[in-house]
Amino acid sequence: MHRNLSDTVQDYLKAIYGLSDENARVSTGQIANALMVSPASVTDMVQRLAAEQPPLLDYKKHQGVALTESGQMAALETIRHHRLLELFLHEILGYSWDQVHTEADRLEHVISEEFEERVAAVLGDPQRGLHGKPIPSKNLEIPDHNTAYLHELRPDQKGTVHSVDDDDPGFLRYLEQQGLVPGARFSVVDFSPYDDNLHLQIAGQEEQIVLGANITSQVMVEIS
Amino acid sequence: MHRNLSDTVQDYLKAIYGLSDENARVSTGQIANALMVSPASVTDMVQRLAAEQPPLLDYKKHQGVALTESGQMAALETIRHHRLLELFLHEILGYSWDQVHTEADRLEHVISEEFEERVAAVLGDPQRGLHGKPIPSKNLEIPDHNTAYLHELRPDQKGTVHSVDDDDPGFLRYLEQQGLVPGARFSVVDFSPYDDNLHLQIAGQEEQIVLGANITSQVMVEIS
DNA sequence: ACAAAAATTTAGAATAACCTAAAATGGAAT
DNA sequence: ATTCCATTTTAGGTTATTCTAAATTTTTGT
Repeated sequence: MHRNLSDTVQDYLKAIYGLSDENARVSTGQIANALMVSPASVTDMVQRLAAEQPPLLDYKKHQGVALTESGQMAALETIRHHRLLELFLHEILGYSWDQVHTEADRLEHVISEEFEERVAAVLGDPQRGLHGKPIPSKNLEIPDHNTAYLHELRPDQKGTVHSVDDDDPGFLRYLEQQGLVPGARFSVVDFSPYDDNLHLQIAGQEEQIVLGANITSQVMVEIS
Repeated sequence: MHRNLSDTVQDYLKAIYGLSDENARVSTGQIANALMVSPASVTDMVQRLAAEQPPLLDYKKHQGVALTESGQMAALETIRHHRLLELFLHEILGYSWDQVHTEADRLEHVISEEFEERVAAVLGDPQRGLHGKPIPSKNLEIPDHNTAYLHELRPDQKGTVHSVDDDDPGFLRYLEQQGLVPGARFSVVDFSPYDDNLHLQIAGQEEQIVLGANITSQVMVEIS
């Protein structure tokens, strides 16, 4: 079942998982971009991962890759580690929500099952991470969550912030400052075409805020 | 000051530090043994570490190695991580004292300064590890401790257990069962020549215990 | 449909860490 | 003093991961 995958392999699988929105195949270029390595390195690696027994990836030349069942399980295991660790760093060690990602990115590869279980227990077996994303369960199932990107909403729709991407500290500090944190309730007040800005009224806040597409396309919401 | 040393390099430095009892030089064979790698690999590595700028080791062919100032600082940094982590795993996550070593051995290489400082703070800046060994301070100084090996003691001497080696879970469980844990007060009741057994009376325990040299040479005590 | 541009793959090479087998060295024992 | 043995070093090779540069394939724009 779980072979010993190197840190690097785990990073590839995690990146591919994150990139494959809606069961689409992921191109080597996208992966190279996400991992900041050359496209040639990616081609090399994905060929090796597709040749593993059992294969971790499904790969066909010039057509990108998709995770196999095994590959997805491995990715989810790493993601579970990552999200548990982020919560742990915040709750137990007092890290701020923009600091946790970098530390978790290194720790996720080295903690044991024992550590994972003890942390999960200390945190009360959480279903959601610090930034709202679902935490895969011990047997690697992801709780259902029907969400949309904030940028899909239009005036008069209301919703709750579900989750945000965790990897850019500056972006996270900005969101927090704007009050756009998981759980925040809001309604869409206005939409500006051409620049795709959304004007939001966040529950409990005086001022409306205006957000560009770069931001609204990185925030997941539950429509209500 | 602190370059990025690989996990492997950190392990070499830590091993050399542990082996260089009393400022003696350490042979490549001893290192190979401790790290479970071939002697040839060690020669290779120590030559590279001695060639670093500044050098981490002082090495002369066929005469073993000694840590330089830089090398020692790097070793102490890793040891500080290790001992803080062991305590942390026990105190916060409930690991038993024989379980902590293996986990700490992996984590010690990846935690940040931030993590180190937060853990130290949560633990109240401890001076001693779970197994009694001193924890190097933030600026890598080791508190004085004048200790002897238990096997040097003879009948009628009294002492307190100072510290024990942390790397063999079975050994640790045995010591705990015998009541031979850091802080335990005892007096030496008898000494058997030829087999070097020591008979101890541990404060607060009914029965005396008898320990062979394999054990008494791995336990550090303060004589009182 | 076809040339130009973009993306991807192949080829060849580097680095860190390890190995085995062979050669060299140094200390111990006659 | 010389041989022998244990230890150490050198030589040559492997694997994982990365790179650059060149070759190939796909996509796009007319």
